[in-house]
Amino acid sequence: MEPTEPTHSVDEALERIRAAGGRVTPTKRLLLEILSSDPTHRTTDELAASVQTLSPDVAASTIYRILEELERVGVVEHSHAGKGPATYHLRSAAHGHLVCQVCAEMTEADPLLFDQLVALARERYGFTVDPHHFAVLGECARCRSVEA
Amino acid sequence: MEPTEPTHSVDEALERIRAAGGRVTPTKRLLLEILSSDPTHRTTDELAASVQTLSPDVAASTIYRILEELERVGVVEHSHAGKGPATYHLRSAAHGHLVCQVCAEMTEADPLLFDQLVALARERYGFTVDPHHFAVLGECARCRSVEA
DNA sequence: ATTAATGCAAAGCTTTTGCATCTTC
DNA sequence: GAAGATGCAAAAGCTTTGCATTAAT
Repeated sequence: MEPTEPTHSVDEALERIRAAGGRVTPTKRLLLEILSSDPTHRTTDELAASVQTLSPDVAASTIYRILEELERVGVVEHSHAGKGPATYHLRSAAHGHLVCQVCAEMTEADPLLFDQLVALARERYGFTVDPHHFAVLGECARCRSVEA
Repeated sequence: MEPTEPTHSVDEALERIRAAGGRVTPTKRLLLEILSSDPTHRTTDELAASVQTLSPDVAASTIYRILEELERVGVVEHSHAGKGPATYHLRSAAHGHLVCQVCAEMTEADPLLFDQLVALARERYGFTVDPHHFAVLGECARCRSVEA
């Protein structure tokens, strides 16, 4: 993962691919459109299914290879939600995940939540928080109300 | 994973196993000793190797099963470091600490750092942060200066 | 005695890789 | 044309599971 700025559009992402010596293909563009259209974290299976809706003969290995490339140039990142396969999503500005320990739902948190933490960690401890590997565990609103 | 207090000793962990209806076995005790002796995140492979040093015929599947049980009763937790296998560690190790991803050093963090995060998570997302389960990953001052 | 725990082996799933072919530049 | 990208299939890696046996309560 590179310390680059977040991506703002499909074309910008494709430009990065070019800049890194990669080539632009229809499948790469399609996958990026899909990723851009929905900020959800999705597994390679789900992404492959979406791509195959429009382009049925795309192989799963191609999805893996493209995602790996996109991660390498800083366009997407992956995380592991508990068990099961990894999930991918576009990189946005520094952010963290709120992960519910009950239902495993993962919510993208507004970077604002972490501002103070990041600032204080640096000031007081000289510690540089990695904003992309940041999971806060707890309980989501839904599970909490069900349980109560 | 349960919203319980962190474990402070092997015996306490074994007590939890009993409380949850599980049985205490030599392998469980051994694995807990190993986990307690070193706060590092370790893969099941590494843990199995350690266990097998003292008890050669323990099966890998047993390690998995014990770790699953320990996670269920709140004694350990796992995380995924990029690619590759999951890593396990005692839950008490992730308790309001700043964890350096380079040297694995852990710094005790002033609870103040988390105040805003906890408050905003609740206000904006209805998300209740588990205060006993908190690890912030990043890079400590020392490693950062070495690298620069 | 009951019932959980274990070892072993096999299965399951996710991800990676080799290679021939096709595409982008 | 050269280098990268893709599809297919096979391999590899991590984790789970079935079942007979052993051990803890």
